[in-house]
Parts: sequence; structure tokens; C-alpha cells
Amino acid sequence: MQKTSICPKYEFAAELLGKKWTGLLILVLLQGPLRFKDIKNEIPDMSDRLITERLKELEEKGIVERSVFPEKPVRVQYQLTSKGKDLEPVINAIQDWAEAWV
Amino acid sequence: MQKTSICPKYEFAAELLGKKWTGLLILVLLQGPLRFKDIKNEIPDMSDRLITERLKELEEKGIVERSVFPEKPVRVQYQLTSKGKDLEPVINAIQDWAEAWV
DNA sequence: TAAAGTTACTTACTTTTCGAAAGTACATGA
DNA sequence: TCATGTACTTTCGAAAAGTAAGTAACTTTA
Repeated sequence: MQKTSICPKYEFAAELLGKKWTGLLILVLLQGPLRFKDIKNEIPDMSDRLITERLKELEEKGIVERSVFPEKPVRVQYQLTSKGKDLEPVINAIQDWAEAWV
Repeated sequence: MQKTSICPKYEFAAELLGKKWTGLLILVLLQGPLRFKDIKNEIPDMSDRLITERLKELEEKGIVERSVFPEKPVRVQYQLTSKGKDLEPVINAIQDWAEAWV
């Protein structure tokens, strides 16, 4: 009676999207590069702490890229990598489902 | 400077899939109706407590249907509703992404 | 027939994660 | 100089998840 185990790749992805706010964060980043304050404006209910935390996780996973522009006051910008942009069909599928059923 | 707010329908869906184990649970239920113990076998790392909890939540949201068959030993079966089955494109999109990038 | 196993949960307790709020460092503007 | 803006960090109580054991109803095995 051995235990079956699920596709580990899917498991990785499900764990990624299975964290609170990640789906929303990726959705807003699909618009294009955003600054920290822009993300705050787009997702007002998400706390600073969690914005930082999630962005850091997504950066480590190669989904988001953080760029610092040493301007007058420094500007920090977050954008999706190609790995991140490739999540667009997932986000679209979620949106389609939401439109139909929510 | 007013706060923008995101599509609430998408937010609902993102919150749904943004809970741990939900994505995996829906994936295995796409196979067809399963019993509690089958789910345990499919997702061995998910605890009984969380299986019950998630199934209950999904039932409340109309995504999963629970049926009790009063057989010799009673049999309890969980299956996706059409609302639940319609999540298949989402799950497929996640799988495609995982195949390509994980 | 008594002990052990199965199924579908529940309960109790610990650890981890989250949320809310405040604080920090640096910069510009009034 | 005092307030404001940006990008975080720190602290701490609350909620969620992990772990383990327990339960009730029934069945199989010895």
C-alpha cells in the first residue's frame, strides 16, 4: 500500500500561488514595472511587511526582478522576469473563471 | 490621492487559490470523485485536519460536493461541481508553466 | 469473540505566518 | 525646521497551519 505522490513541479507552482497575496501581486506586476508605493496603491490591503516579504520570495525564485535607480531620491522598481511574465496565462485563466463564476 | 482597488472577482479567486493545499486538492479532484482516504493517499503531506477544513471551505463555495452513500460501511465521496470543474483551465495553465519553468 | 484494522473525522497543543502599527533612514519642500 | 514621501524594518498579538492523538461506527482477522 504505497503512497502516490503528485507531480513535484506542479507542487512547486501550487505552493507558490498557494501563498496569500502572490496571485494578486503577479497580476498587478503584469501591468509593467512598478515601484513599492505603486504596489501599495494597487493592493491597499496588503501590508508593507508582506509586500516586502513576497517580493523577496519572488525575486529568489526568479519571478521578479528588483532594480535600483540611483536618481535624486533613489527609485526602486519591481518587474516580472520572463519566467514571471509567463504566468500570464495562469492569471488570465483565473480571471476567466472569476468572471464566469464569482 | 485615492487608492485604486483591484477587480474583486479576481480577488476572490486569488484568495481561494491563495490558500495552502487548495490548488493540489482541486488537481486531484479533477480525476473524478474521491473518498477521504483517496485524497489522503494522493496528498500524503496534507493532514487530516486540513483535508477536512479545505473540503468544507470548497463545499461552502460551491466548488466541491460531498455525497454520503449509506452502504455497508458508509462511504463519503467528494467531487467537483461544474463550478469546480471549470477550474481545469487554471490548473492546466499552472501545469504548463511548471513544466516550462520549474 | 476478542483484538486489530478501516474510514472519516475531531480535539488539543505547538509552531509558523500574518496583520497592524510604529519606527528608521534618507531626501525634498514649505 | 517641520512636515511629507519613499522604501523598508521591527515588534507583537492573533490567526492559520503542523503534529499527534483520540473517537465512533463498522469490518476483518486470529
